[in-house]
Amino acid sequence: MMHPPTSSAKNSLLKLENQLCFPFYAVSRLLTKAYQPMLQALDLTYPQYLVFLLLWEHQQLTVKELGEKLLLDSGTLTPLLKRMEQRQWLNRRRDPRDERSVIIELLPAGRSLEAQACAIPQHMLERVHMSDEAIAALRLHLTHLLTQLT
Amino acid sequence: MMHPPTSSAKNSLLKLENQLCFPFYAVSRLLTKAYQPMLQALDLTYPQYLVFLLLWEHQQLTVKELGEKLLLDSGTLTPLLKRMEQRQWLNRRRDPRDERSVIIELLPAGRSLEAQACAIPQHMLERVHMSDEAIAALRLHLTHLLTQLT
DNA sequence: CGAGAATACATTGTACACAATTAAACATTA
DNA sequence: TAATGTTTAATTGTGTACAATGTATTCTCG
Repeated sequence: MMHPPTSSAKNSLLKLENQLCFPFYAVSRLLTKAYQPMLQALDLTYPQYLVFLLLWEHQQLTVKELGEKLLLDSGTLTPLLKRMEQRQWLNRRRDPRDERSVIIELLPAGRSLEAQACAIPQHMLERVHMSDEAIAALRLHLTHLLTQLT
Repeated sequence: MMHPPTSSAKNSLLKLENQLCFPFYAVSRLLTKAYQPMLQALDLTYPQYLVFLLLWEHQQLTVKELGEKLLLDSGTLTPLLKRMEQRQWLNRRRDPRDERSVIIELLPAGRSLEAQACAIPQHMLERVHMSDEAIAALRLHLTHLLTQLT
């Protein structure tokens, strides 16, 4: 007859090393730090880089669309986008067809960063020393978790 | 003859969906959010919960040791620990044998949270709907990445 | 021993994250 | 169409993260 783990310090489930969440938390921050030298050369933060990835591909998106893709809300995005607007990287304006929406449009200064950023993903892939198969497997796990958690 | 990817928008490596980093960033934040309801019942933030995991196991640690285990520096830990001290969850004092170090000691109010927290890991494991094998495989990948990135 | 290096923590300033609230525009439906 | 509800951003307040700097303590080695 099995018993549920006790609440004592012997409960190994309560040890940091046995948490599933902590490695994600740690790896996520370490990955961001690994980007740092490359992003600093462009004077970019990591979340700003993510916004650029979307704008380089789509040129124009609403705050809502950015939020859906990045899983961020306006509380995070509004000030972040304002800072990027100050740098002339993008443009913020209300959608005339629906004044509730704000359209974010890539400006030439933002577009010009793309050429300098295009080497970053390759650098990062080399940095982690993983086979294509391992990366593919990892991607599957992550996608599964994303769907489970959203 | 292969060419390196161009810097144009067609460079699929520059798309958000093909980044390895973004899923970690997203999963990490989603996991934290999944903890939220349970941690809120204890009036805890996620990093504070991580500190507790270590203190429940070790009772007493220096700021340096906490930082090494959580990969956080004093810039993050000092204010976080001060907030936890205000709640009487722990105690901060200089080590008499080395006045540079600060010893963090779990107090009874902090210890008493352990019993309420012990169900959290199990809840989270059920939440992600993954087999033990999948979790073990994922853990391996994460551990590999952690060592690569530290 | 004593000067300089190294260590451990605190502080400062910037930038996320995110819950909660507000406000304006739009949609719905009775 | 007018009241009600929904959607979209902005705002407010709190709490991390982290680079850069400051400061007191300890170590090291000539």
